[in-house]
Amino acid sequence: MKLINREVDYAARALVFMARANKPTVPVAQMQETVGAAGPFLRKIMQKLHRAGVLQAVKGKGGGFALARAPENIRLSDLISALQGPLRLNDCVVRRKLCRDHEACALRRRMEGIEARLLAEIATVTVKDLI
Amino acid sequence: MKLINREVDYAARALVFMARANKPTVPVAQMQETVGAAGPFLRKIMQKLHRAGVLQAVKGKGGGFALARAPENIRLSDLISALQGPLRLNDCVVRRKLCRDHEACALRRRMEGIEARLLAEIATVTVKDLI
DNA sequence: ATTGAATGATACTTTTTAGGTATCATTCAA
DNA sequence: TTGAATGATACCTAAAAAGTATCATTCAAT
Repeated sequence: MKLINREVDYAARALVFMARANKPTVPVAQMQETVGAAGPFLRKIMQKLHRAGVLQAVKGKGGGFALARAPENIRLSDLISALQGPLRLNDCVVRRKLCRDHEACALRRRMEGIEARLLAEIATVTVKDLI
Repeated sequence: MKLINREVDYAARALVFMARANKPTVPVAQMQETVGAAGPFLRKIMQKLHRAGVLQAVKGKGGGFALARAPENIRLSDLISALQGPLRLNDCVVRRKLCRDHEACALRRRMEGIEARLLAEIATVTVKDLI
């Protein structure tokens, strides 16, 4: 698992675009060029963020997406968890129920602390910071 | 790119096994069962670590691999860079020469700082810590 | 009502990467 | 000379990421 995959990258740009647009809603068709993603793909990303509560959505003519909260309250970690699921630095075999020995667990324990601190750092980056 | 993929996981266990074995060299055939990786795959991993200078190798009968340095001087970051190449938290489109806008760069800059601190943390974990 | 612009949901395909195998060459101790 | 070991490398397979396609639903404007 990559920490920041392309979906998150596109999402970050799209949200920055929306924050700047200063309009009640922005349709995907208006952001796709700036974001650099194909329309259908970007739509799928926006839909996931809507389900995760990061965006509001308005259907029908004149509709589009809007930030559900102020830019400073949307964190990079929100995007990552919505689009990539939980962070796992060590895709250790433990989690696959295959690992029986102790070494891997020692590694996992070390990684868990590192992972927690990384997550905390990522939670300090907001959409506002990227504008 | 995962931070710790299976190669690194296997490598960590193999090196711990070697550190414990307390023998001049350990052939792959003797570690594969404990490590839990198939022989040829594990050999390939060991060969990469040898090329990276993490291991010594002795060919021929009675040969095998040995740690090139003391366990406390082999860092998790050594394994990661030998087996996965440079760390990239943000596989940003910038690096693919596709990104032209500023938002992604803001994201990249933020990530670079986080990345550096993560790397520093990973460099504090050594094989000795995992024994 | 009808139309067209928008999202909702979801199935499908393609591309890339990770994971793993196979094979032959080389070295070296017994 | 043999067999146990690594060196190098080509190849294959499986899984995940990235992207496309399609149809349903909603809603403002006419």
